[in-house]
Amino acid sequence: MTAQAAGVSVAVSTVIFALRPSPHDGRMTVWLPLVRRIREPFDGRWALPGGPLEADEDLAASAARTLAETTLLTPQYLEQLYAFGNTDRSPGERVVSIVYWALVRSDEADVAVETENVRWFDADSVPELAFDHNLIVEYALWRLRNKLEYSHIASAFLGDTFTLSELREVHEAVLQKPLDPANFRRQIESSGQVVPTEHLKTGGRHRPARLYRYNTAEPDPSNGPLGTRQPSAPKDAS
Amino acid sequence: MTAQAAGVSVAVSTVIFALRPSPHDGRMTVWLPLVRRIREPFDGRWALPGGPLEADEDLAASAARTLAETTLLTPQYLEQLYAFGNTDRSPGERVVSIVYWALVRSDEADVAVETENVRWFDADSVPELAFDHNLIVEYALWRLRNKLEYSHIASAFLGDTFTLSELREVHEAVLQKPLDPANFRRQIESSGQVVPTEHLKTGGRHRPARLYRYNTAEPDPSNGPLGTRQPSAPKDAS
DNA sequence: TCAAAAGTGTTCGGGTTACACCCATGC
DNA sequence: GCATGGGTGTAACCCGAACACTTTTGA
Repeated sequence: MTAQAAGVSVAVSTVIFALRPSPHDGRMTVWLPLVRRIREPFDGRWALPGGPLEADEDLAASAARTLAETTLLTPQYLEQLYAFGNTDRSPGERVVSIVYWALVRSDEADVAVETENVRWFDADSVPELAFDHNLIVEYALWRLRNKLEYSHIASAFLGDTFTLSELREVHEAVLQKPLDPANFRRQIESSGQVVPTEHLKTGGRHRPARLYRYNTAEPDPSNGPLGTRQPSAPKDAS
Repeated sequence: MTAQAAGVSVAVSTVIFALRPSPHDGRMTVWLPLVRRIREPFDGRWALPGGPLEADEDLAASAARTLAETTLLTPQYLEQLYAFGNTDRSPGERVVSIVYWALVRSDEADVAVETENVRWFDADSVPELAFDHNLIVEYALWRLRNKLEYSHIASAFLGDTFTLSELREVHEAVLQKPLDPANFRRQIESSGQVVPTEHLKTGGRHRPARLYRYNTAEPDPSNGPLGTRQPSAPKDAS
């Protein structure tokens, strides 16, 4: 912990989203894990997982590392959210936080153990957090809901294959409103974002549903020239 | 500048956009000012204006300051673009660059003097730049063109009042395609982004055009909970 | 046979696009 | 008058919302 006298230190934090059933009505809602701070400032407060940026690791790699260290999760999707660097955001020190946001599959989120210092919170009712983390969570949630409507990120909450009902359930959980199954089907199918597989999902007390797969041939243009940075994929910045 | 041994240093750079007539056909196109580096690494190469982040200034303030110091410009619009922090982006040192993008009025861009070390370039044909700045410019240009279609930023290129033809000219210059005057008028008017004034603009050899004003009552929702950060009042940088 | 979800068809209305047409000014 | 851009009208088209309807399974 070599404090850089009179300098600016850099930290990387991540807002991790997963879908979990609400304890009340059982409907799927957006949740995120927070960690309890164990030192000043804001000792005892809940905060986003993160830590100082190591000199020899990329930003996204730092996000993936600190995220895994505290929550044992490996995200399906990881993207930079924003850099927060106001002078007054951390009492007594100057910290610029590069914040990422991540999506993890629901089944993996269940594996993530809750401890004394790690707990899942409903994204729409988080307590008062350390630093400016409430604003960060709010912004990340806005980006998630916004980006869901023009991108493919919904499939990051699911496994390799999924039914259109499962995909629709993700959209409904994130957007917090019911969607017409018929129109949703046509929108998704015509977008080319997913492609049907040979298999069906049976077991429900109804007609089996076709399983779809994420279409890797149709790239996500939503990040422009930057593409979508994956956690550990080494890349060149040509 | 004392190098922080084994640490990560933070810099702030800005991609500044203005519309200028092309020297060839006279049509308006997107231009940006670059500064020539006068030390290693990349000595002699063109680069984005910027500099190290001071410990007592906010990120946007740093962007506005370094931008003014090198180009004498004061932007109408300033927004964070992205944080670039790959380990290999600057040879020999670890620099995280918080990059902003800015829009300046065309008439103000004309005031900006060109010197031996400051020059305007057509945004679509910049030379090979220092660091990863080519990627940054490409991304900023993508954001500009993208955001023009769902935001009000076009008026940042113009003065307080403007005709719809002038506003359309901005859109055409940025998007590089002609727009139907009739449909453009209706789209803009129905969006509530601008509001008509009492005044007309005469002088052309045709019917006078009504002057419009940016509608401050209709806030731009395009940045969500963060709002649009304006270059905060110049806190004395000594 | 029935319930429930999968999947298809069809109508309706708002918004965009293309383009014809009139208006007001300078020369 | 005439050229030029300002400004209005309108029909065609596209796309999403709403919803009726058929299909296929488990029980």
